[in-house]
Amino acid sequence: MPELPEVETVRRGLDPHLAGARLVRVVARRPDLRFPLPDGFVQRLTGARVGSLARRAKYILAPLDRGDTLIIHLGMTGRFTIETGGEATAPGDFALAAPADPKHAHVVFETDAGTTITYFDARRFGYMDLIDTATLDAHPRFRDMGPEPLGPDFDVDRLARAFAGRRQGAKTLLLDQRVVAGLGNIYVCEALHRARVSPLKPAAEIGPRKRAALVAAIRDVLAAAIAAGGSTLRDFASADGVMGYFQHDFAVYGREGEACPTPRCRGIILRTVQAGRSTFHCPVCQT
DNA sequence: CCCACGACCTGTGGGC
DNA sequence: TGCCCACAGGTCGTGG
Repeated sequence: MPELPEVETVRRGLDPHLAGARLVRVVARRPDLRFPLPDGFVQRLTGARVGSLARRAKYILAPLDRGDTLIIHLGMTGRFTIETGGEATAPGDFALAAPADPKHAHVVFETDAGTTITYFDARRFGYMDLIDTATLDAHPRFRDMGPEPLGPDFDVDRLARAFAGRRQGAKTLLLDQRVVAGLGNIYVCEALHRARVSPLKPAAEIGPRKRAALVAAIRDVLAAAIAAGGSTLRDFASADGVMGYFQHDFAVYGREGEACPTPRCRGIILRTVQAGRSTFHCPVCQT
């Protein structure tokens, strides 16, 4: 689920419960997620006060008052629940689309406000680490990372340099976090469609107008998704209170065989596979 | 350096 | 209904 907009939504949901709070109890119910939890994970967190949560690409950053920052990557299936004594809620409303299975509750944080925040991750592609805050940007995980797509450093010049001389298809290159940090499979398909750029087109062959359109489309698609609650799957409670979800409306993602939504375009959305992942695009208006 | 592919892990949905 | 296979939103390491 989580690409940049979903991670941002989760960050916003967690921040009111963690920023300024002290962690009074931390439980790691297993020694590893995708990677082993760092040495002394529980001890280094217990008793620490958390600062304002930030985000870099698809990572949530929780700075501690001890010089470390807790970094959290949600992988494919990472999610949180928040219990404040009453009902359990979930930041990023996609997170409770299906009930969280207690057997995948891997890390639990309790704050001095009496709030319990639990990390669930069925596939365990997510991970957490503790990194020295002062040298965070130089850490191997972040050192080579490209600009934030919604920040000032991501612009047409930057994209032109990243695309220069590259034979790789536009889509797989945009998924490279060194080019731009935070795009994932869904929103890259959506941005390419909005910019009318073929995902298969070798990056070096994309002209300046299309590059400019791509920069704008990437920003628009991500900003719109954040505004919509970051949701690919969104909870709602129907009149009888039963939780359910609906699929967010994408222009091309998941729409193989459907009519292209571009006005006056007669194309049919095609599914292909690039670098082992599904690509959806319109072969008529995306060139 | 560039690029593609398999691996990691579990759940789910579609087809038969 | 039940079973099996294909596929899933993300990286990471390897090897051509």
